[in-house]
Amino acid sequence: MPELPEVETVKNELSPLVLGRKVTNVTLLWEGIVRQPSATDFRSRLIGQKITGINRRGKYLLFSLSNGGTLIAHLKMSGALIAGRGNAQEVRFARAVLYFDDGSNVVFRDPRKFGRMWLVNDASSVVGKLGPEPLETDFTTQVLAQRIKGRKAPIKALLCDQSIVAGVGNLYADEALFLARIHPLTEGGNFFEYRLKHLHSAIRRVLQKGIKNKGASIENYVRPDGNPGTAHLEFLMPRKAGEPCTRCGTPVERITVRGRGTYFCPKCQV
DNA sequence: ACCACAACCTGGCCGC
DNA sequence: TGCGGCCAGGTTGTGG
Repeated sequence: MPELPEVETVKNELSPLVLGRKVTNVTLLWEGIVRQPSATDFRSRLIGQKITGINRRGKYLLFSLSNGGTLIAHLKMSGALIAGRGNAQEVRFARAVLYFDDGSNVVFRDPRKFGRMWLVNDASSVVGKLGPEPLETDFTTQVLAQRIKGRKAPIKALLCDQSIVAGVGNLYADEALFLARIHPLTEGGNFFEYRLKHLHSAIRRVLQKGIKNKGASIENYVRPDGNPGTAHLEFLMPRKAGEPCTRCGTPVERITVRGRGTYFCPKCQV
């Protein structure tokens, strides 16, 4: 399921293919993928626009358009953007296709229909409430401390809260907590400073490692060229109860935090 | 303000 | 082999 490293990889690998390209046609095979505006307006306003920039904010992809607007895409759990040529509509689970002036296209593939797109004049109407970017230099231990201060929810839930820090999801939250040796149910606002420092650096390290490995390919995530990433092969925390902890060998446990499968080592994480 | 949980979806896995 | 039930999780909306 695409989190920050996966979306960053999509951005990086899509950039050279679509930057400067003009949209010549848009096919919506499932109109529900368009969140805003109407499907009809989405098509008519997007066709003819040139892609002038690609950015990522949290787990959102933002395509700047020549008219000043922004095309925003969120892959949610099972989405992928796949670049190609020719019979794009035959791609299994294709929900939308963007055609470009050089004969190429990008398919929004999404088996579970959770993914969404927006076409807006002001991107902040969609991404405005996101917390800081964890890999930017302004995301400091102090910023993290300030944002979780006084919070009673389990730290795992807070890490997955996009308004506290943008881009961390279920998998990388588990990885970061394991690296920082913090139990996922630890009360969020109840940290000693040195533990917060560990957590802060762990968040950045697991995300950077994820990007280096071009994302984790579990569920349906693939890169724009159709190939998987390799980050899941280097996950420190096995995503199966009873598997040995990669650090101490103790069988890892699975609990549910906020309805999400959460894996941790009962010996390493306290 | 904060917290918790259901709903949205459907392919794939598990057990019978 | 086939079938039914259930699991996966990012975000939104609702209710406490």
